[in-house]
Amino acid sequence: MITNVLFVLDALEIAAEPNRRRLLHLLAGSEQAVSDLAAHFDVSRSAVSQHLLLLEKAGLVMARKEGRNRYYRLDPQGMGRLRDLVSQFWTNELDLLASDAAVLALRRGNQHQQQPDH
Amino acid sequence: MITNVLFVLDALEIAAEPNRRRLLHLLAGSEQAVSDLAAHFDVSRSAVSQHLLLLEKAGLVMARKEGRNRYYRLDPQGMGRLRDLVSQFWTNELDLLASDAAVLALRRGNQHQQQPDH
DNA sequence: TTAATGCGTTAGTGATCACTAACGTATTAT
DNA sequence: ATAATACGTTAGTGATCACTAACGCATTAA
Repeated sequence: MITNVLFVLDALEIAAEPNRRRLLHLLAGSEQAVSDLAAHFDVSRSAVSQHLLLLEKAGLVMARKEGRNRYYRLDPQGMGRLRDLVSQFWTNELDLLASDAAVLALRRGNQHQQQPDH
Repeated sequence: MITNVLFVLDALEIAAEPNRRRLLHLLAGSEQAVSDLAAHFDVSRSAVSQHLLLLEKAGLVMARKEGRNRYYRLDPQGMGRLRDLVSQFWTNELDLLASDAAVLALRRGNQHQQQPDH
């Protein structure tokens, strides 16, 4: 029997969408039903539900059914994988380069190659 | 005169796509032309070019033209903004939850509510 | 100069996205 | 019981994505 998951989704790519980032944060506090979550957004309940379904497919959240509600919560396993992806991505190398932004903000002279202060 | 950028793209969302993550890493080392970069990928030069154009639109990379080459490099300013987005996203709260994955991996008994060890 | 080659971008595509509208189902009220 | 309400999902959409094929323009070779 073949399940629904054909290709494993990239957790970081899925999590990066702004609304879904916000959903993950909201769920970090406690499990919540779709409507509860939707109350924090401008978009419809339906849109939120679909974002949650995507997050579930990516293994980042799980759901528990109770009455007519579906309570979503974070999946620690998936969040662990996500953390690994994030830390693989944001290396020291990139961090160094990003720090240059502050430097550039100070000395407003621009358009010159990176030039080590000998 | 209206420029090309109508809506500011979300840098994190744009950066999260796997091929583009890889491009940013490759560019962390040194500036490189499109063809140089494309050599590291299975997809075509064209595909890589378009990823770069998107990254440029998101303010994460810049280009310098020389001869018939276009040398891309990271934009420190944009990378700084990206770093802020990443650190805003990956809060301690999420990190704690992700750490539970390790715990769950140890004690293999599953499917029980989070239950504080009294 | 003209032809050939190499570079990056645009044209064109099928697939997927993010969303609202419509729906099915479960609960509550009458 | 039946009607009304509340919840979440599926149907249907325009827009965007990721990609290959075709192209335009430099540069190099003849």
